[in-house]
Amino acid sequence: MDSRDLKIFYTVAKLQSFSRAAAEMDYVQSNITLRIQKLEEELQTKLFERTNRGVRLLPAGELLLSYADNILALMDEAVEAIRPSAEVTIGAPQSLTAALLPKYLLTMKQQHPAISVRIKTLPAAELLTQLKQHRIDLAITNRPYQDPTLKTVHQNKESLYLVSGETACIKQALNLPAVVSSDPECPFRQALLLFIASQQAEPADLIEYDMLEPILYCVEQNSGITVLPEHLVRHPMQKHLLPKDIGEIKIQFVVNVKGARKKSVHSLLACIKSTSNERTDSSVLSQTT
DNA sequence: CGCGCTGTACATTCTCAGGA
DNA sequence: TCCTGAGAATGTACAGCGCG
Repeated sequence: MDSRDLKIFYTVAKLQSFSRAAAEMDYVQSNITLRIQKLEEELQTKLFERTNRGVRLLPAGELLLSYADNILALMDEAVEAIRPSAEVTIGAPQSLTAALLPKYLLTMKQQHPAISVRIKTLPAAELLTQLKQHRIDLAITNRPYQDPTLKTVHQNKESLYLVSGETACIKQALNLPAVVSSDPECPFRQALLLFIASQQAEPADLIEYDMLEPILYCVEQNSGITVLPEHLVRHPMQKHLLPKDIGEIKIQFVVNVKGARKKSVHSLLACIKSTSNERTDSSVLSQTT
């Protein structure tokens, strides 16, 4: 059994399919079949039950998976310790990627030039799945989750503001169209729609964009209102306080418990903590140190 | 003799095509 | 969706050769 066999086994076990594992690892499916067969031959036991809808782990497979989890995490740790450069993949929903990540990335690059950071934009649900499968190293999310294999290592409170153009008065601003992300999970969109509903006001219109920049432009041109975190509010925008239950979101930085040993992830987290001007949950942090 | 380059045989790993 | 067989690509080991 070599490390590649173990990776193939691990990927098949996680995705419960030879085909999906092949796609994931850039192999053809028959090669995955062959490698698993060889592994089963070597271990003198079947690891998977083959069905016409994929595969299921057998007890021997479950046992091997627990070892594979530890071995692969250790291998990552070893590579990480020896390589002069490292790569960290951060996953975040589109809205958080656009609105929050840029403020961290510059500091990361300055403080850790040897660490190359990859950003994956993913829907919230997919984010945690990919984190569990070790396809990303760090997830940034505002959604609560319940999964013992994942761990919040840092959290921020981000203050949100209702933002208009030069219109100084909220009442006037509420007559303008709501300009929001087209992503229904976007916390800024949700906050704006909640606020409008709480004011029992009907927005003149709802304008949706896939990207942040057109939203900022619309607001600057006084063609609409939106909700933004404070650091994105720029001249000549006017910011208006929102009620606390709407105007504050909790951003969580989540890692896979098994991947939490990666040194580069810790370096980046330290950098994020130093960049952000937020509260740190020490009880959570103590789990990682 | 030691070293480095080249050619060859064999093993391993992979893809493709077709079938259950 | 998985399995199998054929064949291609790639890697590895080793022998042969020339050179200093």
